[in-house]
Amino acid sequence: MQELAAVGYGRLSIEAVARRAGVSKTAVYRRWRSKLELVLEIVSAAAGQRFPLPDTGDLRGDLEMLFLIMTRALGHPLAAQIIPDLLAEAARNPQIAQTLQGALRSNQRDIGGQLIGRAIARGELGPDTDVDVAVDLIVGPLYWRLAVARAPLAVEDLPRLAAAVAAALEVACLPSVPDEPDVRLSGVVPMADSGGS
Amino acid sequence: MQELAAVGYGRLSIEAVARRAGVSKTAVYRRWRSKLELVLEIVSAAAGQRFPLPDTGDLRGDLEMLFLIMTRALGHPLAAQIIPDLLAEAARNPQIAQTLQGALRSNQRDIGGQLIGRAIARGELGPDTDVDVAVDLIVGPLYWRLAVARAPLAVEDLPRLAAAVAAALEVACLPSVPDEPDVRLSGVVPMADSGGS
DNA sequence: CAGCGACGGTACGGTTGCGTCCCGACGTGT
DNA sequence: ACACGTCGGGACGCAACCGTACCGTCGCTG
Repeated sequence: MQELAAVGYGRLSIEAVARRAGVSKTAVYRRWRSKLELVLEIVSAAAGQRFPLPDTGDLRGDLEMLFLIMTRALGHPLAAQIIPDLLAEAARNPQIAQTLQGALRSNQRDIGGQLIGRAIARGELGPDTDVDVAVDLIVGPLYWRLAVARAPLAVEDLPRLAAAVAAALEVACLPSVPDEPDVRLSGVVPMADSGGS
Repeated sequence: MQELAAVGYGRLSIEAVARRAGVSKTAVYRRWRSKLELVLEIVSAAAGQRFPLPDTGDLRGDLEMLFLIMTRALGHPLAAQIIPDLLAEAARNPQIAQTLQGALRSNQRDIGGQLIGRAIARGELGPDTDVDVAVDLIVGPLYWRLAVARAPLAVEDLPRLAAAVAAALEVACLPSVPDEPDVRLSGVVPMADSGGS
């Protein structure tokens, strides 16, 4: 994993892995037939761990807890380096895409489903919330911040972020957004209101 | 750019570029001294274009417009392939990081600053909004959706997303979020106000 | 037309990585 | 002690790529 983080999947070579591990290529080839298999295995092993998300009692608390976990996970330099790399590679390599799908995203959908399911049961969200959109709103900002922009995020900012995302989720699960006809390209709108329900 | 999208930065070779372009390596080496210079130049050329974001009159409209532009940009298969790749590579290569910083992120901060500045001027957001957090909330979900999860996003979903993000921004710019004891976000749908103060 | 400078292409040595072959080391059973 | 199977390591042939040296071509200019 260190080698993968250091040079990326594209430049990863069996020789370098063996070198870094202090063994010879043969030892590596005896266990994995190709670098794809090797990477798929360590990714599955590392990212496939499912963990339960504790129920804190309300949506904001759950979000804050999830953000804390994500911050810790993406705070690891190895993860912050490897995950975006593999996600980019997944667009090229269906095998990697499938493995990541099975390891990361289904896990996220799982947790997102739990989180949203609880919120719906509590009445915090509408019953017909789109899980996909909800996952986008939940993991998008934090992923962008930590993995893409690579800016640090203080733990004391998490409550604010959780509150903001909770508000977004509440709005996103409303049945429809009625106003805004097709005048968005025509310039100034007299700004009737910002919150017509 | 096609070669870059096809094999990624790590595996990009001058020979392959020359082959795909139908010229010889020498012709390439005469113009760029290394593959890094080549990539930096095409990235600057492609992503450095600044464009003004039209003022639609309210925050949600501005967001929707921005989302429409981003959807188009990230909808290009080349961009959707190259941008995550380079962002992952930027974590390894300071030169790429710096160029991307100058091209993509400062642009985003610029646009985000415009958008938020207008919203503050309109009274839709509080005056001490953190631009960084706001940018996270704005671009995070859409980037995740289009570039990471690579799921399609229908244009008719943009208004809903814009409304959700606007709600998140309104909450995020509140001065402070007193956590645990109160549950005011739990059941209430906070559509009543459009301005913080 | 001759000379000149810019340009593009081919060919070359050197490096790196791949995948495989063969050999020695080690532990085990007879 | 000896045969045997397993394991790891060094070495090999092969292919891709790097960066450069050399050479032919083209267009301009005197």
